[in-house]
Order: sequence, then C-alpha cells, then structure tokens
Amino acid sequence: MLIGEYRHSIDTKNRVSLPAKFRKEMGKKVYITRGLDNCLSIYTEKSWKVILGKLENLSISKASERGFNRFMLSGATEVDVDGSGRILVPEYLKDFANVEKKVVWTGAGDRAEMWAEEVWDTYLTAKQEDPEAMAENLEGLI
Amino acid sequence: MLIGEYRHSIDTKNRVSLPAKFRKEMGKKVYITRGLDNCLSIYTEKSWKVILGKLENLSISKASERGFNRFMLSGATEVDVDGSGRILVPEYLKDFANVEKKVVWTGAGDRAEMWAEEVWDTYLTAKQEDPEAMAENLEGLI
DNA sequence: CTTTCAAACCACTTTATGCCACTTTTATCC
DNA sequence: GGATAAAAGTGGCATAAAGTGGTTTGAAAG
Repeated sequence: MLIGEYRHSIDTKNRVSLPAKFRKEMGKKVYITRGLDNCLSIYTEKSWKVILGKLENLSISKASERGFNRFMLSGATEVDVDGSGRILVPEYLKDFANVEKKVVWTGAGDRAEMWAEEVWDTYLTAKQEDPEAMAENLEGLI
Repeated sequence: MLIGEYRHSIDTKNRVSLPAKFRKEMGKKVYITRGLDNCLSIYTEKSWKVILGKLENLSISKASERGFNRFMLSGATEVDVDGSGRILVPEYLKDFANVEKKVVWTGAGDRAEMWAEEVWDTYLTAKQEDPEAMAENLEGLI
C-alpha cells in the first residue's frame, strides 16, 4: 500500500528518486503514464496489469472511453529503477505535468502519483479550503 | 479505548512521545493522517484497516471523491514507534496541524488525535463557552 | 566514424534512525 | 508523609541510509 507525501528533485538528466518507502513495493520496474488533474501516475508491474485489464473492457465505439484509453496508453512507458532507486522521466511526461525541478510524490494506494510541487500545493489547498466536501466524505468514514 | 488528554513536546527532529497510556493499545506501528479542524489523527493498525476498507468504495471518476481519497492517502504515513515510545511526525503533517513545539494528545476512542497546543486550547475554549452551538456544528462535521 | 543519449557507477552531502544518558514525574513502600 | 525506586519524557550523539550530483562507459542512431 503506497501512502504518504514526499518531496524530491529532478536532476538535469530527468532522474528522480523514488521515496525510500515506496521502493520495496515498486520493485525494479514501474509504469509511468498521464494521470488525472495534471499529475503523473506510477504503477507497479502488478497494478499496471490490473489497469490494462480494465482498459480492455472499455468500449472502442464510445468516444469518451476511446479517448481515455488513448490518454492512458499513449502516455505510458515502462521504466527501470536504477541502482540508486531513481527513475528516468520522459521529457513529454515532464511537460505534461509541468514539472521543472521540485516534485511531490504521493501515495495513492495501488499506485503513486508525481506532481509538480506548485501544482500539488495548489490542488491540496483547494481541497482543504472546501471543508464541506471533505466533511461529507468523512461522515461515512469516521 | 483511547481516552484522556496529554501534553508533550516535539523535539528538533520531529519526534514526539506517545502518551504512556496509549502505548499498549497502539503497539509498534501506527498510521497518522490529516484530521478535521487541523488536528492529526493517529490510528492503530487495526483501526486503519477499517478506514482503508471504507476508502475503497469511493469512485475514482468523481472529482470530489478522488480528491478525498488523495487527501486521506497522501496525508497518511505508516510510522514505527521507537524504543523510547516515540514517533516521527513528517514535516508536511506538522505544517498541516500548525505544530511548533507543544502538542496535545487526545484520546478519541479507536484513534488518537494530536493538536498544536494553541489550536487545541482555542478549540476547547470555544467549545466550553458555547457547548450547544458547538455540538450542533460538530454533528454536521463528524 | 562520429555524435548523442541513457544506463551504470561512483562520490559527496544531507537526513533519518537507533541508541544512550540525563531529568522529571509518578508510583511504592516503609 | 517522606524516602526510594521505577517509569516516562526529552535531548544529544553516532551510525546508517537516503538523496543528489557528476563522470564514465556502452549502445544506438545518424
């Protein structure tokens, strides 16, 4: 289970460290693709297979589902984790997520997400400033 | 059952002691996440699993539920209790709860809460001065 | 044959973690 | 009630691990 928030830097060669707490679960090979809300989604090999299975069930005749399928698959890359626990982020995904230097890793259960720092801070602030919506969800929870 | 109020300090390395009376129930591994009203919620391994089960029912396609899922999972951290009965509070959770030096632990049944001292005192004072309204408001929140 | 890019390797800096020691509080026993 | 012992709380240090930058090597493309 991937949880937590970790702040890292991307170096000049587009390498970024996986949070140490993610390494064991992520193994030596991960799949990175476009995520919702301008983040990048990073899947473990196992959870990637699950996603692929779900995508196969989407209808090719429905424009929206076809689009989502393309969104996920066209952006996806298999990347290896290097000896220092880093991955290489393709340029086009960096651009997609507006990543410059500082990134935020967030655990999202079966996958991790990677955000440009400013994008994440903005997103989170917006969520926190809408306590009603938060509370609605919490109601069933606690 | 976690009950009571205890005041502790966070040291320069973001470590804080669990109240001695909480230790037995909390074991050696706990989960911290963002709570309501700017406190932090600390779950035992057992009660955390209950929370996870409820989160699984949220839909990923709805923006508000997706956001809530992120809020909970990204905010959560698994932390080990050290040999002196302390846990390490991640910087971002310290920031979230406005914790500086003094914190207040409160028992809340299946979970504990941790507050910045000033936040707790303010909250408690308000509650004592207007218990009726507070109760009404809380009803909608929790 | 040259150039480019990525992967592996290496080295340095910073941060986290475990351990120990001191102080304060709480409990116990006479 | 006071003395003593035990536990809790806190701080500091030493070691290990994580994070990051650079250099070299190797492979692929032009």
